[in-house]
Amino acid sequence: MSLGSIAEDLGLSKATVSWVLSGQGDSRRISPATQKKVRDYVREHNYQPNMLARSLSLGVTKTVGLLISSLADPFYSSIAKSVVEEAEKYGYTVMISSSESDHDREAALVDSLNRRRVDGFIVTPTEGAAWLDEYVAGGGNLILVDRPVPGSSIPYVGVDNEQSSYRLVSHLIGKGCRKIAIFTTAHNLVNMQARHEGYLRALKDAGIEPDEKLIRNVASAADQQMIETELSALLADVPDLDGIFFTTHVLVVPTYVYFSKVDKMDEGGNRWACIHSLPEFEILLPRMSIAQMNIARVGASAMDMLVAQIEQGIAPKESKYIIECEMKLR
Amino acid sequence: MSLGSIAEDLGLSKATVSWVLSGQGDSRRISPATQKKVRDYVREHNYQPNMLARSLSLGVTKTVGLLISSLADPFYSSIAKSVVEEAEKYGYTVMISSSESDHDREAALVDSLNRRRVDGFIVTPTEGAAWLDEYVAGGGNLILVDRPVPGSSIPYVGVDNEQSSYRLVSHLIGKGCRKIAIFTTAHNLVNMQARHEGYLRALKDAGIEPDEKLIRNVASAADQQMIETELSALLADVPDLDGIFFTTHVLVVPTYVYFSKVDKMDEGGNRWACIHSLPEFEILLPRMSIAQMNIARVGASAMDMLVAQIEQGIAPKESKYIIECEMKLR
DNA sequence: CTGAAAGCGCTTACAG
DNA sequence: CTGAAAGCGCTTACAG
Repeated sequence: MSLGSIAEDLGLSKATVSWVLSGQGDSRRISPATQKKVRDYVREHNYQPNMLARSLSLGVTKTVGLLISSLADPFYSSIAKSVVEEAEKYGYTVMISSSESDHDREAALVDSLNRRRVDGFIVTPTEGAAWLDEYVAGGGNLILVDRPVPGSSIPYVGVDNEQSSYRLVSHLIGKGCRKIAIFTTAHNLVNMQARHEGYLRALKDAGIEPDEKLIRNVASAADQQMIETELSALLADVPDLDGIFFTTHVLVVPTYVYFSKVDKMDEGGNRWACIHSLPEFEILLPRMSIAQMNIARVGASAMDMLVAQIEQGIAPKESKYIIECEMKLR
Repeated sequence: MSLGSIAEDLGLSKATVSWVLSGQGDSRRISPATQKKVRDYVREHNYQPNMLARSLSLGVTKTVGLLISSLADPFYSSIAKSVVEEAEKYGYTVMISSSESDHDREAALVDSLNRRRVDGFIVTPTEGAAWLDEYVAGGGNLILVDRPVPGSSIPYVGVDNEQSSYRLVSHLIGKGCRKIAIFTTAHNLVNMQARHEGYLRALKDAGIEPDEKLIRNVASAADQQMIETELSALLADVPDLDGIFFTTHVLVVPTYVYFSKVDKMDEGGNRWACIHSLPEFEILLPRMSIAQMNIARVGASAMDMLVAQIEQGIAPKESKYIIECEMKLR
């Protein structure tokens, strides 16, 4: 079924049907009777207009591409969820795809989405992807999420990594902790750097000398063996360790398991603090302090900014939009 | 940039350019020189053909809609991941959306995808969604995943729920367990029913009388309080409990926490068995037996079936395609 | 070996 | 109050 066939069945022109359906019936002064006829027909036959034709004609698809690093990772799929929800409010459809941290894949996905003429992109960048600056230079609409691209001025939405870390570590200090380890992974990522800086600033403000022995980095958060080795070295080097700041939630459960094993767990994680969390933490570690990222707001804000850019050509004044973490200090 | 502008720049007709780009240059006997000219131009200018126009003309979008129940749930997003990967092999793009278990939302998403003229759907159905049978009756291409719709003959891909449960429970029995509880949630879902049946069959084959006191169902897997109440009743009613079969991985961590608290944990989950698992189980419960769902194969098979249906009009002979779980009996 | 033309299903300036 | 016509960017039967 098409506009044409409807027009034919109803003895009208395609134009008339189109005006009615696009809500311009009144302003075009089409008779109420005709309008009703069209609307009834459409409802009865459950006509679904062909958006391909519509978009081709309009030059706009009301579609945005979302590129995340990983689909199976709840962190990214939660971002996707919030982006989709916000997009709906504006009548946009989101085409979700994941690069799985593969550059070639990412490039192919971008091309594919461009061929489908998306109106813009939201991207959690895979290291310094080259196409980003090019795309923006070519007039493309693009918002970065989670990670900024250092040195680029592409609009970006993220969380206050440095400040949240500062507050968590300060909170531990307030509890009397003096030998607080920082346990981190992927240490060279820009977000991890910011968290490390927050840790150092909190120590400094409390007049505590940073200690190299308390700084622990593992290459992979998935390698339990490697984590246990690192932790056992930590316990050996710092027998009077009295707190841990985790730069990411993924390191917590492995540490929990090891500390339980060697009988070093404190009461419910009372002297632990962590950026972000998982549902099970409330059960396993009810006393751990947490800076909970507001993923929903991050995604929604990114979408807001993108729509503003697409529809009003507004590049945000501030190219960085930082959303505060929700602090659960306990 | 468009076919037209390329043709103009090159002094050719749109037709010639189109033939070359669609790989029919040789069969149309277009001179190698002309073909090279076109290809060089396209490469140099990074021309991305407008798929909207192409699809409109061809009547086919090479696009499928994926409807999952929840985007933030790793189980469903893993299905999405595998569907996307398989789709790529066929040159299809997947439009992912999630109903968040909301019927109205689902209906709206289906309409939206239909307006974008997807060639077919893969769906993890939200209870008995009414549009499914209608859509198929109207000639639509549709594959169900994870859950069948009882009483319908729509093609479906899932796992061997009954058989896996049977094998897990039999394994516990083989270890000497006689008082094995089944701990379940959403008990009326068709998949949960199948798992319950597997449990009963294993008992029966071993000559063990089923005991109502061992059958435990909670309304919500997210409610720790409710779970602990149920478990404490279980321990009170069956003091000589010697095994647990979990119909789903989501109940395991809450149980772990409670059993640790009341000091009832056995060695690494040696007398526990569970359908599906999470990465942390290898750490928390290294001795628990697991029937691991092969989500990647489920997603890939669904996509295979859908493509066969779209491109060859083949409805699979068997409307149910069951993928075996990988058994980790230990 | 290549091109002119019709068609896919919409939208919208133009005309009456 | 309504319609005829051009255009969006492709594909492909038809023609030469």
